[in-house]
Amino acid sequence: MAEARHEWIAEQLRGDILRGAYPAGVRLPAERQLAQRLGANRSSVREALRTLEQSGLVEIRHGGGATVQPLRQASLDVIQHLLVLDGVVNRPLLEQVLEVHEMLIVEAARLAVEHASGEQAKEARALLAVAADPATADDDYIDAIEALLSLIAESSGNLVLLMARRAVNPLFQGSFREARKRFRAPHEVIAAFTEALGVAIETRDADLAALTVRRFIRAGRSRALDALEEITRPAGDDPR
Amino acid sequence: MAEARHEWIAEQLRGDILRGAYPAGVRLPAERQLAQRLGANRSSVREALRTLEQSGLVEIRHGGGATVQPLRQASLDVIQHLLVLDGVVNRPLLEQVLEVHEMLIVEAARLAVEHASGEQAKEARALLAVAADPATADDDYIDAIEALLSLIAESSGNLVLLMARRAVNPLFQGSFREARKRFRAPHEVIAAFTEALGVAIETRDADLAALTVRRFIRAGRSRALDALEEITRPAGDDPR
DNA sequence: CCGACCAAATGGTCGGACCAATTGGATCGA
DNA sequence: TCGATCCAATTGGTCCGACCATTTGGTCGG
Repeated sequence: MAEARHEWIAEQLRGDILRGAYPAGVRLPAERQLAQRLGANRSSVREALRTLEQSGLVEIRHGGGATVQPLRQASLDVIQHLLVLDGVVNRPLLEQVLEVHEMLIVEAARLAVEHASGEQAKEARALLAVAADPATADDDYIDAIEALLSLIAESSGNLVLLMARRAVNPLFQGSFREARKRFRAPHEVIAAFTEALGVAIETRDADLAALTVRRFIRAGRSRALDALEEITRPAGDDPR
Repeated sequence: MAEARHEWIAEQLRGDILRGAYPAGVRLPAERQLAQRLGANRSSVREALRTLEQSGLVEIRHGGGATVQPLRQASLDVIQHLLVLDGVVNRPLLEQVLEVHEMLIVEAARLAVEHASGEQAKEARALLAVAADPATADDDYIDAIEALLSLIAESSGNLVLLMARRAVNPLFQGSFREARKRFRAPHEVIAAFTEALGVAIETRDADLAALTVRRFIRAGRSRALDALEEITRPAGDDPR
């Protein structure tokens, strides 16, 4: 077991909560009881609870217990755990995540073309060139697109937007790497995208940038979702 | 001191980090050392560090120390601490927060008019009526607007959006309540807003809803910022 | 110069003790 | 009967000291 005791405990409890074993409003068992039940020391349990508290899943009151909080007021970082529960992907939730990600990255693009430095514009053009090249390997293509989106968020000059995107972007958080390998759009789509975005950067046309990014992101979404569906199918397809 | 030891410690360390005393990349002092320096037990320090780790401010490695992480990859909940550091409001950051909040609530409005239930539409109309009434007290007006925005986020049917808004909305998190008391827009503006939004809900016109909310939010932003500026002026103005 | 090795530093866990706030039932009075 | 008061059990908060596990950095031998 590479993970620490307190991490494991936090995972167990988080899983129980997200799975519905402890609905919002109920009190978790006492620390001493949890410690005994999980075969760990109370200190470890406490550290785990501190983690859950910080992510907004529970509220701990001195003397009272640890009360499970409604999911809506939890921290965004719990969605990555909620996204893949018991090994199955929560597709509706994933769609919501992608929806939010789209609005953030689209607005980021708008801000980016207005605020981007020459350096950033140059880097963007380089990434666009890589993405547009049909000779680029799939993995490199994905990396280029990902880097481009990160660059856009970065260039927006809005730290909050950057942090929000990070919190909401499931692609960074593993387990979706496989699905992304089938992300690649047809040449025409990519060409149209890179061309238009290049123009938008050149002319600092915020609306064009936003529209272009929105189209591209949206087009890739269904493809990504379908790919994910395929991959997460419970065994049988992939011979290994 | 109403707050627990570990909370106080977390505050101190968080403050030190955000203040730049421990730049990204450097190692925090050892737990034992922090404990001695802060006059606390190591267990309390560890709980505090666990909190900071969960919020992405530090990375803790067994055997290695606790390393400060770059701010960009911290959790969104740190912005509320970054927003008011040493009692002064970070205005550029606040503007970024409001910018992100705007994009979220505007898109939420778009989704809301499409997905809202009859119940939710009815509640929205009731809140609009309260907001539109010139006889409504300032406090009640603010509450109505706030409730309306929450309702919009809720009605979007997107949990991620709801959580993101919560994380990004500084208005919920105290210390801005004062500024909000001077939020109220002129009657004409409010009337135009409530009227248009009512129509948008009635006709389920997503574009109109988005446009209307955007205008209203944006109009209120500068007013709120100015009010905040006044209030946070270091003493002298407000006789008490 | 490089790799193996070792000792110090540092985080992780444990057990137990005691303090502090909350809770819920028992008790008492109106 | 209803309400407030009080008290004991429950439960979280802090502390102490010990030991384990991992990393780090320097030392030694080749």
